[in-house]
Amino acid sequence: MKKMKVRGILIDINYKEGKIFLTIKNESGISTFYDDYYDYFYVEKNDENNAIINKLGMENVLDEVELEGKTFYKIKKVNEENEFYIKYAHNIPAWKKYLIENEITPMNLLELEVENDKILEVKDVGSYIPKLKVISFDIETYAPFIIPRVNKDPIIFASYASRDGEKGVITFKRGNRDFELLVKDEKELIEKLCEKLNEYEVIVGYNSSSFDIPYLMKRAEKLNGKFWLGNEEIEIKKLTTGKIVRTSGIIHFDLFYLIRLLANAQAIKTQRYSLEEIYEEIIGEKKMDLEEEKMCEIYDSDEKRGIYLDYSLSDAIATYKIFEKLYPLIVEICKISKIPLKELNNITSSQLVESLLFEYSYKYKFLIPNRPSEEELLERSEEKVIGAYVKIPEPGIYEKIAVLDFRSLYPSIIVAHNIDPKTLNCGHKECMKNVSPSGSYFCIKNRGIIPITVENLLSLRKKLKEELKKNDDPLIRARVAALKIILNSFYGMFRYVRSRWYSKECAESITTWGRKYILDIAKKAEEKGFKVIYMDTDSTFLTMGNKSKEDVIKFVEEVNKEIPEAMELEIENFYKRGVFVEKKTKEEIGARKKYALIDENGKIKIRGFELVRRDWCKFARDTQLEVLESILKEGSKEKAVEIVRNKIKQLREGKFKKEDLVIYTQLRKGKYKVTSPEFSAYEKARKRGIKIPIGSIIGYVITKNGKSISEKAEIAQFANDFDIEYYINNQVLPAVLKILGAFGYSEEDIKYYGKQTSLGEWENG
DNA sequence: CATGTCTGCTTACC
DNA sequence: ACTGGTAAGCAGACAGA
Repeated sequence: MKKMKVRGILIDINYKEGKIFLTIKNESGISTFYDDYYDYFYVEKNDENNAIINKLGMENVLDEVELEGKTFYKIKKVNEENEFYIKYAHNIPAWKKYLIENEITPMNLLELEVENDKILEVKDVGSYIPKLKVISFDIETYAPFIIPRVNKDPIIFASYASRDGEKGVITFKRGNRDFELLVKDEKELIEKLCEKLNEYEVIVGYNSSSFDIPYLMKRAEKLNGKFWLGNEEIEIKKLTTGKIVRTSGIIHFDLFYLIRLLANAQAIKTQRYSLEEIYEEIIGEKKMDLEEEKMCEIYDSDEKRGIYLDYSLSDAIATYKIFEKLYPLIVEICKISKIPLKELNNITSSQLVESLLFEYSYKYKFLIPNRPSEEELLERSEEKVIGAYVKIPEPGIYEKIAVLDFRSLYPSIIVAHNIDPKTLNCGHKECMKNVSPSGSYFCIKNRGIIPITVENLLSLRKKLKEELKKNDDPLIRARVAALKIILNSFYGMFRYVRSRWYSKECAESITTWGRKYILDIAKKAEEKGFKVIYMDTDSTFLTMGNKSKEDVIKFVEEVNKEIPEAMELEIENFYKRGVFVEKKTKEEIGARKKYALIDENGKIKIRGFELVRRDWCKFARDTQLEVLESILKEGSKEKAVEIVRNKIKQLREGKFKKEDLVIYTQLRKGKYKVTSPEFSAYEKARKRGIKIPIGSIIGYVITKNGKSISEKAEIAQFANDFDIEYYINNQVLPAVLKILGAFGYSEEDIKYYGKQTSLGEWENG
């Protein structure tokens, strides 16, 4: 038995019956060491609990701790059954406690002192970007009905790609590509893929938890073959939002979930989460695409099969490239919130925040509140909190606009006013002046754990942002991005009904203070002679008239002197022109959350318009974009009208691609009170024997077949004709009418245009 | 049986 | 396992005539 030191990156951590397992990676590969560690919970030291402990035996008491002025016993968790009425920290994963108590961080470099496999000492020696052996993979199926049927449609290709240049497509039908790996049949294909994947430390897929891995497993089972990853059974957990695949001995990472988190946090914006769109958004180039309907046909053709192989490989490569680009961000998320890589497979922003608050609570000796009971959940779900202020804009076109923004408004309010369930209405007389417009006041003597945490993160982010100005380092950029995502989720902790830190009063105080601060800006700006045209939550749009940029800068500086230290008003940008439109439903009332701006460099920013929505067809969205661009850039209404005229002509002449007419809508439920086009299209597909999972995004088009729009709706793949009138009157025209209207163009005229068009009269004139 | 209004539903903004 | 409030707007359902 010799003691030795081991250094390596902590890539995984697990707990099982009194033991913690740390998975470490270094030059000699991956190894796992264990530490004796008992999961525990806290109970308050009082007579009732003393009696229970006496019965249980003192050996179950691991420690005594002081938290928030009370004494707690730390009780060894042997099983879930015990008599304690109130327990704390009992449903926090043991591995998380271990990480926090030993001050070690996933993805950091650790120094272990071990004896055999047993850990004697563990030390975190700092930040490190681990280079892991990563391979991406993807499968293709032969699915004549587009949506694969697992008991019928075979897997025809399995592709993979890795950093070391390893790439290939496993197939049992030749495609004459040098990267193809020929096997005998599907069963061998699956096994070959396993061999390949298991050579690596991390396997990355895109939607692989919900599709590729379950499909591979079921096909393997059907063919009496084997699909294996790592060293234990693959565990599939079904959630409402998709499936989670858990492996051990090898890390499976599904990029899809991270993408969803980033999309929720507004870090990426795409219409759909398809690999193609995500690749374009993140990598900035187009990815090879194949028409779904022709895939079987291409596969069946000996000459064309190679193209399908190219496509299959391009999927694996795209997945790999996205992973590599996001890798610094992934690592930072793991580090900041102390979550091992595999846990990101099922992550939400509230979990990131919770994880951070666990750590800070431990550090600052705060008791971690428990999760709510079912009753509390019910009570909480009844409570409503009034949110942010949104100003109704005057429709029209504006010149010289300045947009001001509060930097991290809600987090900075939390810090400025020390908002926390534990500081709420503290009883101190001198704290009563720190009162919110909703009537709650917050302690000014003792800091709450949430303000402490938020303040730390805010100042860290500020520091990193300054560093970033000097040195544009991707790692720092990733940290800034990760911190932004986390900071924006803190406010949600107060009103998320399942939150441990739920507080209606805190949430209410934040939003009422937020409204007060933003309305104060409006008042001050008007006093200074600016005109406030629009506001939403933390942003203010001013028209400058004959005022200069310096005047705006001066105004912002003055404001910043008056508001609390932690808060800051910033200039988001100056715009030379902007468009606000009427609501479609009510004449002359401006629509909120809908605007288009062009800055001094010609860069366009568009929010809320149909063109950013996936439930409008691309044809109408493109038309709207062109119209907005021409108005913002050239200010020419004649040209804008000409664009619409031409687009309608194109529709009539059949000059469009089918995919430009597809409308995407998510089917969120299996049962509806009303028939919608997407549900009707889904039903028709189901009658054809196509299974579309609930939660899918349905792509449908409107055909000539039927009376109502729902009757005419058909899943894109099965549609052969298109109701052009629908696309003119319900898509293209509604998307541009209000914009041209804002430009002073008479709406009747344009509508008349539309009608004339529908009679087919003005192609000639 | 047209017409206006309400309802159910999805998506976007912050 | 889901930050949630503010808002727009479509298509279908319904109502009073």
